[in-house]
Amino acid sequence: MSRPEPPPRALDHIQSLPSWLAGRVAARGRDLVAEAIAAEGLKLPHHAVLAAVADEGPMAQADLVRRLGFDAKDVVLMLNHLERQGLLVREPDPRDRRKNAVTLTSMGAAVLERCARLADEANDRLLTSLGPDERRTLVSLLARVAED
Amino acid sequence: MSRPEPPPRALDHIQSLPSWLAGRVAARGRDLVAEAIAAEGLKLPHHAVLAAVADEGPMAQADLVRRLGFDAKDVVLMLNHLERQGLLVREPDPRDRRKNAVTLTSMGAAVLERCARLADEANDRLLTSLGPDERRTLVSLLARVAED
DNA sequence: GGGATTCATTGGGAGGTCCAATGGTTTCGA
DNA sequence: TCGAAACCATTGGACCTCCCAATGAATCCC
Repeated sequence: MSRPEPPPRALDHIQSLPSWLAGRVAARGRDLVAEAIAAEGLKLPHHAVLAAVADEGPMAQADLVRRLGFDAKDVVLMLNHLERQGLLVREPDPRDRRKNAVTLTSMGAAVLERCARLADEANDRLLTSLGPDERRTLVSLLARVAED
Repeated sequence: MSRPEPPPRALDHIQSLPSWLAGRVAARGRDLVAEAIAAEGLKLPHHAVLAAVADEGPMAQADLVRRLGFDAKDVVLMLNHLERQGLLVREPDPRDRRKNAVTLTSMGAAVLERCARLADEANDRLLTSLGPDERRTLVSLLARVAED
């Protein structure tokens, strides 16, 4: 007779939930991208800050806070770092002396471009086990779940 | 004439990467499940510990560490918490006095069952915008990416 | 003109993840 | 058989991320 073998199932069940799987994929993707752009001296949120500044020209730090949803304190620290690296500059805004006008330098633009490529390559590595159609499907489904 | 409007594209590009989208979905799923099982006084890793103990009977803490990939220190703290709540017990293993035999209590089994249901419901809320087929597709794709 | 709001900055706290060291115990080979 | 090596649970602490509160300067709006 076979034993009942009731079920080692509770943990398997948790680990097959969408929330758990998404967490695993996100952690792996995070690590891959972080490792890739570390070659340019950036961490993930720094990359996002650089991209936002590149897109929306000279902008105040409060605009960055709103656009990215980051904490104001952390934005200050990241800008300190990025400014020390020469990737952007903070200048007083003559129209509103409370604000700093944050602008990308040409060096910042170059680093951003290289980081974009590195991040793409890291995502390719993340999805190696999926074909092109499957990748598009995954991105589409994730986007719909994420946008709620 | 239309302006050139070169591109506010760098940030959009980052935020449409699979790694970014998975991060958003994972964060939302994490919050939903965490909020759900908080009703039972558990956090996410505590839930996993409870499930592992339920599955693999009386087990040593080192086995939990290996099975879950958690840090030994954190397992100690979680077990302290779970034992204080009466959800499991630590007893000396007579076969190896270095080990603690960790066993679920009936109260722990009951809490685990309720948490499993709560976690399922939270995942349903996470995926409200997807149909049944799409949910299966998403889980399948995530599982393949996660298992590498 | 003056109160409320916004801005950048600073300080600090909560939670999660990880590594190192300790004392007690077992294992296994010389 | 006995001693070195490995394993066990526990403790302490470092680091990072995310979040909130308070400050002083500047602006807005009534």
